[in-house]
Amino acid sequence: MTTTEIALADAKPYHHGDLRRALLDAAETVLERVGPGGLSLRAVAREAGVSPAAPYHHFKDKDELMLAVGKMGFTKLNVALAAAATARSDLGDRLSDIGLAYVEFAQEHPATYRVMYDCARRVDAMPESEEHDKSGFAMVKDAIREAAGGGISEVDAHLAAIAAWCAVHGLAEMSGFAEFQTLKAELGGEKEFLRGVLSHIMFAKARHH
Amino acid sequence: MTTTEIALADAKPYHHGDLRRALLDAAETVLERVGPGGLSLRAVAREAGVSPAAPYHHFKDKDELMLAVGKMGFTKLNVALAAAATARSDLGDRLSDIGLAYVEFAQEHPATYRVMYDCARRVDAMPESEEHDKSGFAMVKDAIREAAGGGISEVDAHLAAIAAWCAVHGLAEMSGFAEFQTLKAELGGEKEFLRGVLSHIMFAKARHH
DNA sequence: TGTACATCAGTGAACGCGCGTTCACTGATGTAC
DNA sequence: TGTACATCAGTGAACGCGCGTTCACTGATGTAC
Repeated sequence: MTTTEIALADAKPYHHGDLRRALLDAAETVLERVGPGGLSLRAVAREAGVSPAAPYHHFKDKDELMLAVGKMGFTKLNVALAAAATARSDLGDRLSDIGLAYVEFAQEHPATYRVMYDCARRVDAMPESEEHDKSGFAMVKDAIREAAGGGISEVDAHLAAIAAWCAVHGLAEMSGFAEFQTLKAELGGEKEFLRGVLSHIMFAKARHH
Repeated sequence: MTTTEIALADAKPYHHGDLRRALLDAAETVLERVGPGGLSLRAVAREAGVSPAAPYHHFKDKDELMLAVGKMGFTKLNVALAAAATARSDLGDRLSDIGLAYVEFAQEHPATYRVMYDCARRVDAMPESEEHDKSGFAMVKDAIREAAGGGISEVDAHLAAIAAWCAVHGLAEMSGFAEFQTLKAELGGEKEFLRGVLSHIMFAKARHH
């Protein structure tokens, strides 16, 4: 048995291996359990099975951990969006799929989603966020330009993309509201409801040329 | 000098008079100072110039205070929307004005706005919120139906109103993002930017019949 | 291949803090007679 | 109009708690020779 094998067999080696990653995962778990705002560094360490001082070897302070959680969230979101964007070739379908994937991501990780936007609000502290953000945002903007077939100004394409982004963000945050329950039942389910609202969001114009 | 006059003249009478109201006002002040999530009952009492135990004569616990703050916020928002809705008679203008008033309210009270939606998310705890909500929401829905001139189904009108609501909510939360700074400058100001995005939100279709 | 040692990544005890809430209290108010 | 007293709306001290962060420490790792 090599020391590595011992380390793997042992329930708790002294050194963790990849605590930084483990802490981020733990943070997401705790976050979804206690909600945004309820997250504490100590709870994250506890969840990761580590002493309360351990995280300080990987993050300057709690704030830096939160920022990292937000950044990781945006990365994951972008992966999900990119996957949705390549599934169907029709332009309208593509936009609708992106919107749906966006909302579903937010529904599956509601607390993380809130933290992501709390981070995004303090942009100066999230230098790389633009990079991730843009790939999703630019996707929509390009599609809008494509749909308009050159008949739209740069500013208007930008504004339309922002409007669409805002609408999808709003839907992501409000889709759980109890007021929509009866309408959802009427339409036959959550997904049908989401597609229905998405079809009224501006970029849906692209679908009907 | 009557006792009332003495009470008014005295810097700090033993009884406050309308502490409940004062606590709600104080909560809003503190909220905007420390951000949502940072608000404590003790800070509210401090702001109101009262002992930490005093609020318990008016609210069961911190949660009940927060709920009351959220409810008050929705009431104020609705007053602002109603005012905006009566300023101009043209349908498109009216919808645009409502949207602008909504966003400006959120910009002026960002922390309160977050708390409002945190409350709204737990509808069961906010029985009357619907009442307030609807008046604003119904305003938009009616206008959409009016704009379509009967050529829209009840479900579609509902979905379109939800889409518009989501978009305005999203704009309210994201309008402060640094990414939009250059576009704002390009368009000549904050208000022009907001009107620009609003013009791409679905209900703007109503404007161009 | 073996050993000395610097560096790294953990531990766990301790700190001071502000929090929500409770408690016995007290001063002011208003009502019954 | 005056007085006794129940009720109301405050006080301030105290509680136990979990938090973020620091500290001196120690066990494990990896590198130079």
